Amino acid sequence: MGHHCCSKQKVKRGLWSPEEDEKLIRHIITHGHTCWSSVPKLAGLHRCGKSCRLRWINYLRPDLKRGCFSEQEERTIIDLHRILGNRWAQIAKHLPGRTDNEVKNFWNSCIKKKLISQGFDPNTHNLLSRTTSTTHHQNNKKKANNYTSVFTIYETSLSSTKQVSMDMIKASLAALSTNSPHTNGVPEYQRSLSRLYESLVLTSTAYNYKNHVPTTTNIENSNLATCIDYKNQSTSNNLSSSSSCLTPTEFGIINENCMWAVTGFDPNNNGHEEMQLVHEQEGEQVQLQENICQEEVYKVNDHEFNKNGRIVENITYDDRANFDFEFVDSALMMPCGIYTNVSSIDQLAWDC
DNA sequence: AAAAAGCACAACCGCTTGCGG
DNA sequence: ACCGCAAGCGGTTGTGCTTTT
Repeated sequence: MGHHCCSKQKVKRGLWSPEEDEKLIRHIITHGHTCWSSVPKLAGLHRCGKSCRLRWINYLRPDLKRGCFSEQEERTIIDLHRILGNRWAQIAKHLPGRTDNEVKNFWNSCIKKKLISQGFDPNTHNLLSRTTSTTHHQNNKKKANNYTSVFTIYETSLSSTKQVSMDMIKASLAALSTNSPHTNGVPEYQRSLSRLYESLVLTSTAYNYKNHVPTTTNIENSNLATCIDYKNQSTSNNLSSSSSCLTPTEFGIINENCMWAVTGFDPNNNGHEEMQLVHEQEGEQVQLQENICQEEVYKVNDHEFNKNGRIVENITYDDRANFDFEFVDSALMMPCGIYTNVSSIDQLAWDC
């Protein structure tokens, strides 16, 4: 059975001969390919247009690199696959001279097996045991906290870096929201978040969903707006603006050692108000975020709580909450659990 | 040496998307 | 709004080479 586009024609299938390649190359170089369906006839080939197009794109194009993938390319593919999934064409766009087919084959024949052999789920990029625990948790059971993600954050006041776990960030936000004093009418936790936000500006890139498409944005230059609706408080609108009155060197609220002292947060106290991040009621982004929320079980300094617990009962995310910690977490963390060098991802130009 | 298994990669298939009529 | 066509895309299959038994 031939393609639908050429079902009435008698076309050759299977591997291309050097003669056929030669004919196609000569034709494309001379005439271009404004319409692939007309190429076979004009080039004197007994192939369908679709087959010609594929042969050209995947094999004959002069700008193809071919040969083995470099270590850097492999790294890039893993990085991108972690973010994009099986969108081979999108991934290939970031690898000059490589085709989607080539990337796909390389993934299926090499990388996939390598990840599996190292104990990682090639689909989720998580440790296989972590996947299991997540699935487990999705069945309303407690998530094992054997693995966490770690951000390296530059603390400007000390001119040094520090490691901050994803769980710490979440826990701190939750803690701050429950006990947040106000300064000049602005909840302190928002200020803290702003400081965290500014710290991340100094070190890397944030990932910004726009129209449900991940967009790489340097926070510094973005109009990143995060809206956290502190229950019974007026809705905050823009972290950028709220942070503008802050000294950018005040970061330090996310500090594992002093967190409880700073926030006064007691995870066993059930008298706190809930943090609620408002969100738009439609779109897959919301669905994604909700899925993420379903996973959350925080464990900090041996204190454990989750969104269904007494402390934090309802965490969702504003669709304007473009600073998506989960996405940053997802984007930055390599299968080995160590954060990748963000610079490679900085280069990405997402196609929206 | 020969058959079987494994592997890489080229090519195909079918679905989706975009666009013009 | 609908239809048909071309192109794009991702999953799957086919083919030929290499390695193993």
